[in-house]
Amino acid sequence: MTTPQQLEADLGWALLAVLRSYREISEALLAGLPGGPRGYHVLTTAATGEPPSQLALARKLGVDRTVMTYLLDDMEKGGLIERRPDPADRRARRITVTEAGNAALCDVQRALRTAEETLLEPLDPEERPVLRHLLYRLATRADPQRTETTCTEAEKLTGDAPAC
Amino acid sequence: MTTPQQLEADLGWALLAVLRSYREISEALLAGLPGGPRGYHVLTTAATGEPPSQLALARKLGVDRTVMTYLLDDMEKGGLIERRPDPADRRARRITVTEAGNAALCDVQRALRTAEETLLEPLDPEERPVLRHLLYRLATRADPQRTETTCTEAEKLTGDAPAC
DNA sequence: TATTGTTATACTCTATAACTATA
DNA sequence: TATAGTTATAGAGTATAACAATA
Repeated sequence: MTTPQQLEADLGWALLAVLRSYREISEALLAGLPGGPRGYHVLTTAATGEPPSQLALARKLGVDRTVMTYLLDDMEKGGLIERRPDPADRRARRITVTEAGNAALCDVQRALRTAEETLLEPLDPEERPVLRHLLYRLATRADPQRTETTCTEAEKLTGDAPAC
Repeated sequence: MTTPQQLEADLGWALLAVLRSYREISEALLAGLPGGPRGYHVLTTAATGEPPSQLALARKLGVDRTVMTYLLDDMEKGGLIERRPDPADRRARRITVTEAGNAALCDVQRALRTAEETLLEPLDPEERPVLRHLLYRLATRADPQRTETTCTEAEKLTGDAPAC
C-alpha cells in the first residue's frame, strides 16, 4: 500500500484538483460579471494603487496583451472600468475602476469570502488560515509586487460610501 | 495598510499563482511526453489498480471523452499505453501502461519530485509537508477515490525491474 | 528603433452531433 | 433504450501579424 508521503507526492495534481473545486463553487458567483474570473482579477488589481496600464495588467494576469484588449472592451461596455489617457505617456492607457465597478467588486468579494470558507470546510478551523498563509507566501514569492484590494481601500480611492 | 488577514483573503488568486509557477517549472519536464501534463496524469491513473476505461479516465481528468480519444491516440502512437478490450464489456477499452510507459512515468516522477521541492523552497523545510498535507486533504475530498502510483507499485504491476 | 494598443487573421483546443458497436 | 468509443464539424479561446500613434 502507499504511504502518506507517497500519497502526498503529486503536488501538481493536488493544486489542480483544489483549483477545480474552487472554480466550481465560484463559477456561479462570477457568471454575471463581465469578463468572469479574469474580470474580477482586473478589478482587484486596478482598484489598488496607481491605475495600471493595459500591458501591466496583461502581464500580471498572464495573458496576451491582445486578449486584454478584448477583456477590457467587455468590462468597459459593462461600465466597470474606464480607459484614461496616461498623462506621462500618450501611447498608454490607465485602467480605472468606476463606482459601479467598485460596487460589483465589493459584492463579489463578499460572496467569494463565503465560497472560500465552504471550500476549506474539510479542514479543521485552525488549519484554514495556515493553508492560506502558506499558499500566499508561495504566491507572493512568484509575484512580489502583489498587494490586495480591500473593500474599504477601494472605497477610499473612489471616495465612495461604505456598503461593504 | 492591509492586514495579513486581508492580504491572504484571495485564495483563488493564490492557488492560480502557485499553479502557474508549478506549470512553468514542470513544462520543460513534460514537453517530451506525448500528451504533456495530461499524459502524465493518464499514466499515473492507469498505472494503479484496475486498468480504467477511457470514460473513467476522462471523468477523472475532467475532460470530455472525445478529448480523451485524441489524447490516448497520441499516447498509443508514442508507445506509452495500450487499449485492450474489456472482457466483461466489449464496448469498453481498458487502458494499460506499457513497459515504455512505466519507464517514462518513473523518469518524469523523479524529475517532478525535484521540481516540486524547488517550488516549495521559499517555505521553511518543516512547512513544506504541512502544505502538501493540507492541499492533499482538500483535493481528496473533491476526488475521494484518488490513489497514487509509486514507481515500485507500477513495477510490481508490470513485473518490471527496478530502475526507479 | 522600440513600445502601447488595436484589429484582422490563423491556429489550437474543446465541445457538439452523428455514427458504430455493443449492453 | 442507453452506453463506450470514434469521427467530423463547429465553436470558443488564444496567439500571430500588421498597423497607427507615440516614445
